[in-house]
Amino acid sequence: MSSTIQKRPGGRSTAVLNSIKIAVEELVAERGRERVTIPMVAERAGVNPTSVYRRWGDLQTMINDIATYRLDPARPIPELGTLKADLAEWAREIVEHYRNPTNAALLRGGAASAGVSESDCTRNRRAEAGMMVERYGKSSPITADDVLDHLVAPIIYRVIFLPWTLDDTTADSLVEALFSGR
Amino acid sequence: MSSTIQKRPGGRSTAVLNSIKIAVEELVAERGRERVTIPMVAERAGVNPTSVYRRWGDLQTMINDIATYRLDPARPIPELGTLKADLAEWAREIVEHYRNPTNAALLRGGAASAGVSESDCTRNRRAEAGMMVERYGKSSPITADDVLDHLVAPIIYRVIFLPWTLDDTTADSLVEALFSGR
DNA sequence: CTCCTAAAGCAATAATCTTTGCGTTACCAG
DNA sequence: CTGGTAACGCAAAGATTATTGCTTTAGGAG
Repeated sequence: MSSTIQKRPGGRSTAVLNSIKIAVEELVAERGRERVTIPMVAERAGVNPTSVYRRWGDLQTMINDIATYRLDPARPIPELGTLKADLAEWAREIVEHYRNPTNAALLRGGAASAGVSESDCTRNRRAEAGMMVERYGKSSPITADDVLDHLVAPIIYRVIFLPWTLDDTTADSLVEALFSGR
Repeated sequence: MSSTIQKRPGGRSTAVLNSIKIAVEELVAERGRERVTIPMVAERAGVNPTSVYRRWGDLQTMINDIATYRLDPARPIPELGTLKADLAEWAREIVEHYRNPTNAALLRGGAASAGVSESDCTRNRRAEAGMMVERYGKSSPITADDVLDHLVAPIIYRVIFLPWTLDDTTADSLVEALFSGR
């Protein structure tokens, strides 16, 4: 039930929506989710606060809604011929995505409101992992849960708590560990 | 610079501090950190909001300060004779700690404000992991980083995003995977 | 082009949160 | 026991955020 669905996707509404998105991303990256308010977002977006309140109701809802649209759920899953290559490519994309401070800040914000039910974000990752593992059937002993525990989890843990440890070898060495046994 | 340090640790101040702690923990567990306010905490604690403002200044500071005192940093590290046994025991303690919804909620809240510098919480875990690995020297190929990536990270990832997947086999099977190669 | 109305803006109001000055309580050093 | 003062409570004032009714703008069907 995303409020980004508009009955009039024409010029104005979309322009407003976009400037709000940009404002939220900037502010969350600059100050952290906790220190962002709706009037603040509205001012930076050059929009009336009322528009924000009417569309989303509260900050929580708005940020979650906007954060969802960052990592395109419809992007193509790698298909390079082996599970290892696919996972490596996929992991590199995730790392790249979250090395962007804005995306990392949005993830941290999302963590704060997680835990009640599975978020879109987590569900998508789990689905993608499952898809890749399935594709190569039983030719590998690796399960979707292994991918979550030993590839996704270490990346996300670092994004949230130790973002400066992420570099362009992170994804590869985690995949290496996954396939060679640590 | 924790504001829980008092110049008068006698009856009243401590009583106020304790009732505030309890109120914060309850409210964060009930509603999530985002939906807790200072007047709310003060009311539940039976304390004047002014006392909270004067002591901590803002919600952010207060919650972080209080959350720090939950997982005792001075608790003994397991010492069972083998690295595997020590890690298993240690991991079980962490899982147990975070299966408590209050502790999980505080962790999620902490995630929201993480990422700028290493938090006490993360630093302590890293230090403890290092200590155990060191103890058994080079008799094992496992490093402190391996422990963080493949034991701590999966646990914390689940605590934050998939808390219902935590059970009393989680710690053991992660340790098993760590030692047997996946 | 014209009309209908979704969506934005505006402004006044209400609710909530934060700050501040001042009096009161009660630790604790002497 | 007593005095000094840290820490709390109270209440009023100030600031910020949220709500609501009404007006204006502009997308898009016909």
